[in-house]
Amino acid sequence: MPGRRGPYICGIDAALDVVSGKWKGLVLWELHAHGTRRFAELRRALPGVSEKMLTQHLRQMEEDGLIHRKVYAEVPPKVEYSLTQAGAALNEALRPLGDWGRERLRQNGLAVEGPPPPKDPTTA
Amino acid sequence: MPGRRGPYICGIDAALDVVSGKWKGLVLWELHAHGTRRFAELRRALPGVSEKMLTQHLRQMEEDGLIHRKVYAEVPPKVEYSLTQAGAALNEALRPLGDWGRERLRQNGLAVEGPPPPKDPTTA
DNA sequence: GGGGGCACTTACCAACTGGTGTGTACCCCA
DNA sequence: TGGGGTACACACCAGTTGGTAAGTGCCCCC
Repeated sequence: MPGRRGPYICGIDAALDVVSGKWKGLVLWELHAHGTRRFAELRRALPGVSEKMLTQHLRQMEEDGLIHRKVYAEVPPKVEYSLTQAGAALNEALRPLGDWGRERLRQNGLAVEGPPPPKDPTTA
Repeated sequence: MPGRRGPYICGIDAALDVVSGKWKGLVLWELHAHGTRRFAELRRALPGVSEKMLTQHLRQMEEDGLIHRKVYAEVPPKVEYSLTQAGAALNEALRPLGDWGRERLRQNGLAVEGPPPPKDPTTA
């Protein structure tokens, strides 16, 4: 997934380049809400994601320094994903955008799909 | 360009859906920085954009209620684009993201392309 | 021994994104 | 008369994104 990877004209498109992708925002959200998640947990949390896309996005986000991937050398494979500092900062930066998006959904009479997440730190 | 247009899982992906597109962030930035721009001004401001893509993005952003399109019934065609209230709010919401992106570029030793914009309200 | 889970990988394919190139209708300037 | 500008529309094409389906190796449970 080479995508653009620059050159960029301003910070906005540098940031957008990094979060663009059908599931990246959701992965960030999930990791932010729960702290640490395993692969299968993320898959279940993202309705409709294929395993291929999830690994692809996860790998790229790792490459971009947004998430940390910890592999346990156990017999049933176990991998834990968590946000790096940069990822957490990105999530903070994404918060106003999320607010805007929710306000927009509200005004258009559209509701978010599925049940609201049980834990939602900082009302992100 | 039907894209997703929902259903969305959280505000983040609703917002990202609206700003995703190679030039949308830049258009928002340009309009934010200058207030009102004509088609050809935008084209010149976005190095490398094709006319097709610009109209396409502009149309969709208008449909999404982000920008306002004012057509003057003059003989050499004249169209002016400006941000709507929603577009301006989106831009505000995008600011922290832009900060994050610039910080990221700085840390990676990458500089933004081209000369910095002459006027830059709110250091966006 | 069958079925399921874990965390992937690979191959193939359809859809969408974005680029190029052309045409339009009218104008101004030289 | 030629060239350039304005604001597009249209057709065609390549590349990227994302989906589907299958396979992998090892485990546990019944």
